[in-house]
Amino acid sequence: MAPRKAPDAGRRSDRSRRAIYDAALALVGENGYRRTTIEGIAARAGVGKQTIYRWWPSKAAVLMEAFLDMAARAAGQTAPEGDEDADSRNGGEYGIPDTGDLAADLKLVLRATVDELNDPLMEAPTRALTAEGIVDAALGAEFVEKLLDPQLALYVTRLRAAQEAGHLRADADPRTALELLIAPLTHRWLLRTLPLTHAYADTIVDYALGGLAPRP
Amino acid sequence: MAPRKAPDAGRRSDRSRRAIYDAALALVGENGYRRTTIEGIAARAGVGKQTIYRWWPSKAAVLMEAFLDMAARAAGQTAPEGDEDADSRNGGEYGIPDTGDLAADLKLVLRATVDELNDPLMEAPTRALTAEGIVDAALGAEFVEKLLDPQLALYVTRLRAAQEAGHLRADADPRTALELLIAPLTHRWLLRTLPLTHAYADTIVDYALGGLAPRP
Amino acid sequence: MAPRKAPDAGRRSDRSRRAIYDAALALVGENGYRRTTIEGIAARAGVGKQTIYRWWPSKAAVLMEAFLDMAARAAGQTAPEGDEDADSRNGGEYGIPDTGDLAADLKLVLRATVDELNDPLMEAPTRALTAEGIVDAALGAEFVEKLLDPQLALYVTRLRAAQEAGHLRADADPRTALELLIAPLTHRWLLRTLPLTHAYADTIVDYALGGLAPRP
Amino acid sequence: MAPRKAPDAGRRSDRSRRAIYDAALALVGENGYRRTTIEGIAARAGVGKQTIYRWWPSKAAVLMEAFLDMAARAAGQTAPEGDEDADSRNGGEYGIPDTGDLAADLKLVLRATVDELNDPLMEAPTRALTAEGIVDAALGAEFVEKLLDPQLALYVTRLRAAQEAGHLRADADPRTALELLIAPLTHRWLLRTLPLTHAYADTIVDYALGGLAPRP
DNA sequence: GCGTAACCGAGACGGTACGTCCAGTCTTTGA
DNA sequence: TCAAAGACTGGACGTACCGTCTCGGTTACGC
Repeated sequence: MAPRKAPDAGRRSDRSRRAIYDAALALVGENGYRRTTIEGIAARAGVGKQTIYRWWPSKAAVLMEAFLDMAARAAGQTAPEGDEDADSRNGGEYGIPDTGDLAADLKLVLRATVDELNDPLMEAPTRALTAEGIVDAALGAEFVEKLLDPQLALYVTRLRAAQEAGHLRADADPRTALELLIAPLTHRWLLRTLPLTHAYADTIVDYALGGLAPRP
Repeated sequence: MAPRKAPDAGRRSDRSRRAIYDAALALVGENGYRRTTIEGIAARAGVGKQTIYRWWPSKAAVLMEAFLDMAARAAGQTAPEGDEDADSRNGGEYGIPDTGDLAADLKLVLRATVDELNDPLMEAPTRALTAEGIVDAALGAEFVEKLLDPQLALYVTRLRAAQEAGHLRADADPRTALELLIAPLTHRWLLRTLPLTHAYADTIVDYALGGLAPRP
Repeated sequence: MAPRKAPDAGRRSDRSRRAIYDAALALVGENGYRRTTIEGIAARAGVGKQTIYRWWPSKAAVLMEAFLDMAARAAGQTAPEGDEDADSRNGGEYGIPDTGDLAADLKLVLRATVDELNDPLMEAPTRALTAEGIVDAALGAEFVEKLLDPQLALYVTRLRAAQEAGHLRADADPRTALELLIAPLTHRWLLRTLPLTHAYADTIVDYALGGLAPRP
Repeated sequence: MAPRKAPDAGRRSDRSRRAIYDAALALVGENGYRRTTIEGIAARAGVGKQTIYRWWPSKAAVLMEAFLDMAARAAGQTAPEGDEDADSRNGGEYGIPDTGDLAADLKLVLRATVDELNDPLMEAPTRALTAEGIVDAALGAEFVEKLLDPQLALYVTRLRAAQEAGHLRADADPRTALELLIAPLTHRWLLRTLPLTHAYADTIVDYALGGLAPRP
């Protein structure tokens, strides 16, 4: 193996990294992912192309990190101070509320997800990243591990709590249950089959929980 | 506008069209969609580049048609003769069986879907097409209209029959119900979160129908 | 061997070739050879880079052809009509006059050579080409074959005539004699040791012919 | 102007300088001048790039010094001890012998020059340096001043001695005479028109001296 | 003998040009 | 009279070096 000696991360320029994130997100938002080029990102960031190639293996990887950074920052802004580490670890979510009413709590969260997916600012980069991950297994794995799984874990936690409280069948698999809730929203959003609304989110919760309620 | 005279479809060479389909599918299968080029398809098909540009607006459009053609052929092979038109209109499916046992019928069909998604031969082009449609709205619309919707319509038909037979809540929306069944499979397959198995398909049917059964 | 199929010269665009010659000569004249880039030539010529790479193996080769073309055109302009082929074959020279006075004839021609070498318009590309040929043997061979040898052949012809006329020692080798005349001029010009003047040319002729005159 | 303080030559690392010379000569010999890079020299010499940029203005300047150093060392090896300064000042030559037979003495020296030019070890760097000097006037001047002129001066000395001894026409200009001897060899070597042999050197001496002999 | 100022190896940085690949258009040519 | 073949402009790719800068570390001079 010729392991093409890794660059010294200690000397990395933070200024450049930030500028690259900003440029990447801006360009993808403006022109779409396909028309965004590494040369374009470098130019917009005022950075040499090599500085991108030194630290990222692909355009998709740049966007992924930029995206994660954006999420972490967004979280950091609203988070209580001194708790930044926790935020960045779980993708910027703070957990699903537990008011005792599982359906209401899920509707709240899923409606927020609907709004997020419909936010035109997030749409372009999120679609780009997802599509890239569908085709590129390695990138997809990273996407799932760093972005998706942390969010899904919150549902598992909430659903387990519901099971313990007797609001959910004890023999239901939380992971599968979660997919029953999330997948339909993702499906509509990704494939643009039908509009993605709050009402749809509510219906999904109702239908899904119907089959998961404890036996009478 | 200079209305650049449309090509005369009557004179189109069938031989070339077929060769282009074959080359496109073969190359996407071998090298992936990203590394497949129009020049490469033309060369492999023994066709001038212009012959591709004359009839299709993009690489994705070529692949889409090649894909539809493949589906139509696959259907034509097993279909009763003299019924090819009907097949190609519904994506090659012949409808969901109705044995009176809704859960069993759905499991049968969804298990077949799982097998199809796990078929390595279909995987590359299907993923490519889906990913492209996620990013390119026009292509996505075509994908949904020509490939997805015809298949989903079969579920709607079956579910409506179930409602009439009293096996499904009368106030349930079949379209939403269908998404509850299909979306989780699609989710696992597209995002590669967890393995996609027959057992998973069965569980989804059980959980989903649980909430859609008629009230006792 | 993978002989990277040669392009079809019959379809070559004359317009592009000419534009490339012009751009190459202009840029070398303006910025020098080192600062002239293939990208720059392509941009100035309004031509894709690939059109250069398709037809020439290197920047030096482009310049060489541009140079030969310039010489051929310059010759064609002053030459009697209907004789263009002959001109381009001997580098644009029409032969060394033969007035019967060898020394006078040589001085005439060498003074003209001095003027040509001192012409600032020719200087940059000629130096560039020569320097490149010194380092790149293949290019040097082409330079010698296409530009230098045809000119030197004229001297050989004139010197042989002088031998036949008894104005030059019969046992003198014309090729060596020619080098005795030409090399000192080239030496001064290439290495810029001392100024290159008409007087110097005259002196060289006198000194050189002194040793080559027929024995009394 | 910001007079960017000159580096302190007193602290200069001799070890690095030597390593850079060695690396430069080795790389030019192995890969040719064009493919030799400053980064490559630095890497091979185990030296930071800045150490090169601190002390030399260009790749050509490095090679020039390396070349001069090599000449000085080569001279130092065979020179009588305690006389190193004199050697390095005249390019490593010890003067042209004066046996009283001018032609013989010149043939001896020119044959040695032929051998040196044909020495494959010297060839690459010498050609590179010469070619560079042809295009870059400043470097060319340095080349002439430091390498060429000291050697040519030896010829002038010997030729003047010949004049005083009555072996050469009194009105002949030694500088021009020298060029008549040297230039043809240089010409063949630089332009690779014809092979450069001892016989050729002899012929040149004969032809040139023929015209410079004292009038009978 | 002790800062401190310079050199040093190392290598990241903003850039420029390289030579290649392919997109999409236009032109020629042979069947 | 097509369509194959393929040359064309254009532009991004990923690489190689350029010349500058900054980082620790290591001399070696001057106080």
